[in-house]
Amino acid sequence: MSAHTLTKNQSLVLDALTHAEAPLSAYTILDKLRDHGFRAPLQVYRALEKLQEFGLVHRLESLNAFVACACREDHDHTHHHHGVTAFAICEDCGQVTEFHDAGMEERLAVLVKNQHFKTEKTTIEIRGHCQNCI
Amino acid sequence: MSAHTLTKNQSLVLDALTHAEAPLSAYTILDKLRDHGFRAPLQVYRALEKLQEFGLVHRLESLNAFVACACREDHDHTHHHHGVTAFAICEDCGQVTEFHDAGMEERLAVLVKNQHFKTEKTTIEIRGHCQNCI
DNA sequence: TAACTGAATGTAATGTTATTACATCAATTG
DNA sequence: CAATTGATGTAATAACATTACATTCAGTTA
Repeated sequence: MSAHTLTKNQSLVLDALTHAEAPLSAYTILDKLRDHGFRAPLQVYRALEKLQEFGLVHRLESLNAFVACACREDHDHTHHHHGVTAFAICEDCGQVTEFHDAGMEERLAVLVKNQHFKTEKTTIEIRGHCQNCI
Repeated sequence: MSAHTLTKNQSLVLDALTHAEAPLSAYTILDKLRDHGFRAPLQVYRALEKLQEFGLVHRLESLNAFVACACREDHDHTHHHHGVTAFAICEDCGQVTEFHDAGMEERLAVLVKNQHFKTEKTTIEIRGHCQNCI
């Protein structure tokens, strides 16, 4: 667990995501940050890349969008290395719930081991309707 | 389990995917089918949409690419309604292994139920290295 | 301090993936 | 036949992401 000093651009992007109520696309982030001097997509993508490395941001593959990692109420920029992260994505309100489950993780680990597969990254995304939108 | 009569375009797209060794992007499919009269992306996307409905094709969200469903050695165009499908994707050779596991499925079902979430579609994709490429 | 180094940044151009809009055609059915 | 429905064709555009190259900045070292 090492703390990171974020650059200006990284901080701006992380803030945008942290204050958002739903996942943001890279281009949406870009628009939000134009007033802060952002001009080009690459500024966003570069920041996002680092933030993902640090474990502070997740990419939602099924949405082409990004969210701030949920598990850091402390708001320091600690690099926490959690295992598999799963997401429940509400298709109505856009809300995303992040969750972790050791049992599921273990189950997946066994399955890939049986195939002699070496996991680098696992994506689990559940699309549907959240409690409020049912 | 109802059999589908595929249209010409749907058959062409499915064939392209079935004979491919790795996932294909929509535009790669388009290129492969130009000789068969395909001219525009929409011809591919429309066919893919139907084939996904029929359960004959899967979209890999983390690749923006498509694969033929593995579980139909019979090669009829039967609509099989399986539960959750997971994919192991080799980042070296591109090979994709499709698998199903009731235990994992059950585990996920419990987790979302605890959140009072109603699942529409579940994406599980494991990126890594396959047996041959380790 | 000056020169070097590596990381971060700025900018433009381009590549890749997906959708919208609109016209046409063919089969079915009331 | 008229109306409906589903599939198709085509063009244009939108949305997402990367490459290439020049520049700046902070920290280190000669």
